[in-house]
Amino acid sequence: MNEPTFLILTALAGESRHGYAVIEDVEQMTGGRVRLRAGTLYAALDRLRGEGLIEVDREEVVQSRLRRYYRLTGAGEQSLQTETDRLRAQATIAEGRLRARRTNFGGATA
Amino acid sequence: MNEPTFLILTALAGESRHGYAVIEDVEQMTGGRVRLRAGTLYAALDRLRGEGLIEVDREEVVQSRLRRYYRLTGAGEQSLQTETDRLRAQATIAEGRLRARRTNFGGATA
DNA sequence: TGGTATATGCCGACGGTCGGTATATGCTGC
DNA sequence: GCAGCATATACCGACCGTCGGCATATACCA
Repeated sequence: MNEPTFLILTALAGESRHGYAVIEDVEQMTGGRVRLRAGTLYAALDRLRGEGLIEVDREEVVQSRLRRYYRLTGAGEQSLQTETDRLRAQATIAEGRLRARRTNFGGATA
Repeated sequence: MNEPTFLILTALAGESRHGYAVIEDVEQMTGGRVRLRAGTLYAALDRLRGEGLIEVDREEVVQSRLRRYYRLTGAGEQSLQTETDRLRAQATIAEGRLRARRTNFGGATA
């Protein structure tokens, strides 16, 4: 799973959100680092819907503008959990190796 | 940074490795989940070398076969550390939201 | 002799993201 | 009044990284 996809799923894990709200939540979540492109978002939303990881929660019209809210499905929740575990496991391995490196070579500026 | 790239960098963080050894290390590291394709690996190795994140450590000939060993550069090490921190941060956010979900809806089978 | 493992490398195909554009409305500043 | 920006959805071509297959070559085992 790619980063944008993971972030979209995470955004929807918090609560039902419409597309634009996902963009904003991801931006905030990543400290401004990731601002999803509209093309990326809506393509991913369609794909995720096709995969059954998310579904349409409801539609609202606010100030004459449509808002389509999406929510995580059970499969989506499980998928996000699996992915999260993987991320953590990989981070732990990488961190361990980086730490070992510094122990062996860090102090000596070899 | 995509997953294969991250895993390659992690493999080289442990010690200098030649291409095929990277494939094996990544496979072991991910519990057999990820077996890098040769195409993916060597393309990534070239790209990473171009970006200055890795460099050729040495070349050996073992049983008439060339082995080109790669190692992480300082920039590569830093890049891996940054990426690792990001992974961990994202995992933490996702985990928090998943936990909150279960607290709110998990017990009720709503 | 054929199959697998080691080892590097090229190539076309594909999927997901990027960047731009279209459409439409409301708000703010000049 | 109108330009510019934020909101909001959606399509499109371009691009990049990965996939999957193939080529090359040697060693080992059945």
